[in-house]
Amino acid sequence: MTETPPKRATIAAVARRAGVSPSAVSHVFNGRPNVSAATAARIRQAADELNWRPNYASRKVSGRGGRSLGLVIARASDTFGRDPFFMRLVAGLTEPLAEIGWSLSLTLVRVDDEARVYREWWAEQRVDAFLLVDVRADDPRLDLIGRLAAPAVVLGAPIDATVPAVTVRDDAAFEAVLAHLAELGHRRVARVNDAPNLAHTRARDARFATAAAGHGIEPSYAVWDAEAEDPVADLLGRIGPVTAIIVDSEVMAAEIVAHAPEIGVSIPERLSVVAWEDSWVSTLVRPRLTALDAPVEESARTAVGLLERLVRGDGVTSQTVGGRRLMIRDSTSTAPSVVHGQD
Amino acid sequence: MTETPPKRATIAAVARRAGVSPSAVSHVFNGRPNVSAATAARIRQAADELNWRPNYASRKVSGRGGRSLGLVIARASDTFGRDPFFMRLVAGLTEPLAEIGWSLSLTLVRVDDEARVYREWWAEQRVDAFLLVDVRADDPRLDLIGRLAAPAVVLGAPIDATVPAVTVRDDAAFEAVLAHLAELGHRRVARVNDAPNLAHTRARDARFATAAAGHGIEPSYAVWDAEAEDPVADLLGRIGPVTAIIVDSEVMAAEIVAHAPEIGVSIPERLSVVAWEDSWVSTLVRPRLTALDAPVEESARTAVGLLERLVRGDGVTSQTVGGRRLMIRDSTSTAPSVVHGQD
DNA sequence: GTGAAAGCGCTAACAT
DNA sequence: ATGTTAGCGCTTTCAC
Repeated sequence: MTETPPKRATIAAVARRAGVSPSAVSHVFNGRPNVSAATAARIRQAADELNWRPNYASRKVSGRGGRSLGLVIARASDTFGRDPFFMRLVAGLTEPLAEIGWSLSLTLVRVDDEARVYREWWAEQRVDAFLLVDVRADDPRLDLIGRLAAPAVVLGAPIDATVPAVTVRDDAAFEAVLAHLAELGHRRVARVNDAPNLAHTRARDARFATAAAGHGIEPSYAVWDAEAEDPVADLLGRIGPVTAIIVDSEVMAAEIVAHAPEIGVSIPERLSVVAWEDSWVSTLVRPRLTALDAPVEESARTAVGLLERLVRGDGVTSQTVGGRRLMIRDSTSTAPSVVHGQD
Repeated sequence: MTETPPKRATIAAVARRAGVSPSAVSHVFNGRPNVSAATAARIRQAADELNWRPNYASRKVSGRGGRSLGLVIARASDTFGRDPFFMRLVAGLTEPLAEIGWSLSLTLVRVDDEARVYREWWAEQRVDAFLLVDVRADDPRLDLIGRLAAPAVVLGAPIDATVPAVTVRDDAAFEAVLAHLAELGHRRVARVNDAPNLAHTRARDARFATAAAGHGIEPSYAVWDAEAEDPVADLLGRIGPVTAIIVDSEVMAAEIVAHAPEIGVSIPERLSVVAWEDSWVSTLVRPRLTALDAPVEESARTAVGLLERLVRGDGVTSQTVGGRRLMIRDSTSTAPSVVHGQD
């Protein structure tokens, strides 16, 4: 299997072949200007012929900071697997990273292993920066990152002083959703989420309350219990006399929409459903989900931009990216008058 | 932002602190036996106090082969994003990799960039092995990998002489599906796939034909055209007088099941649908999909095992992993007698 | 059982 | 514009 001794060319070999010194080769491959065009060309050709590229590891050892982004996801593999968001994220990260010659190191961990992995990856210098997702309230990672002095950016959580963040503008979104629902006659709306400990949850709750007030809507809150025997029935049994719900993920919303009719709640006739994320899943179920699309790709690109400046030592500040778009589909309609008359 | 000069400890610092030489430290961290238990303990403690771990890059430079697996996926980000298989794969890879101290480098590329990325990652020694997925018929990567002499294993494609593969046993699965369908009275069944150029497609077609013959079922074939204005209508218009279809992915199947009734084909009354993959998507649509679950996690673990032996230079042979399980749900039922009487 | 020293492939001063 | 040289942090003979 390993018949050919996999001896890979070295910079010395390339130099020899091009009739120059190793440093000349190095200069060329690091865009330094002190090499004549002619020699540069010879060098590049020699490198091509030998199929040589600067060894990534050696490069790192000799000072030139590496190019690897660490993404450590602390989710059980099933909740990870059910969330199309991560696919969008990985896909969105991939292109801007490739543009700057970085690669992505990805892993899944249990929460109690999280800190260890961050430490190890950083100590071993496997990665040169981190992207933090699923930031929880009082997330210990913020502190950890600070102590490690590792470059990092937070994705999708409220801005924190120590670690720059990329967030999606939410306010207009709530405004749009509640305007839509108010127009349809809804007066009682619940917001349901499945991760009450995530950092953005409180902020969203607050914005929801504000926007609701502006439209004469009475807000309420409910938490999705994935452990329940029948999570949808469980939830529906707890949300009270609302005529619409805003659900924090489109997958949850899809489950609700698919299952609710089977337990006597027709959608959207009895209950309107809005999903706070959008993906191909939204149009897979019937009725198709009215959903808010988030600019995941743009967030990813912005994050990579921040990261790059961060490792270069440039000053960097948190950024927010373009708003969400409300995709009105079939899971929302006029409020049932029965309940409507209740307020 | 970078207030603390991020000077990380070196092996020398650890050695000094433990009152030994650098090589002693190295020995301890490489499990070499020539260090007394007492000194080893002191060394480990010193390392802990300094939060030191052997620098990954330096280690690689000094010969000790690295620990990074490259996964290069040549799909448009939307088809990547819609396929829960990849999430399962990544999740399944993550744990066995962590166990042997490897990390996963993941990227998405356009097909025409594929070869370049493999070459670069290998030449730069960013990765130390590759996992090949979505292997196409006459896939140029097999040849490329051979020329690079890079350790690699193929996932989910027929066994090739040069690169060891992990495949899922399929034969029993077709047998099970066709038995199920035959029992329900189906005599004409179509297999539909969306990637006719994938290496496993032909093999599956063949097995399908064999199994069908064994059950007196007339097999036919159709290709899903994602570019069509209405792919479901398009497909249904082309499949001919079949009463059941076996669809190569559960996402495609889900779309069919969701959309078919809207264009006058009720499922399963008029058409039974079997999905050749399973995931949470299968139970999201109504009717829930009868589907074949594949042991993705087991495949991933097996692949990692092969890889590890491969980089160690051990001999390695292709392996097949446990069969698929047929999850009978609601998208299959008795064949409509109208069409049934046709054969 | 422990340490000295050479070397891995590259980059970066510093000559020339 | 090009070459020389000294590291980078680690592993690994090979002495002690």
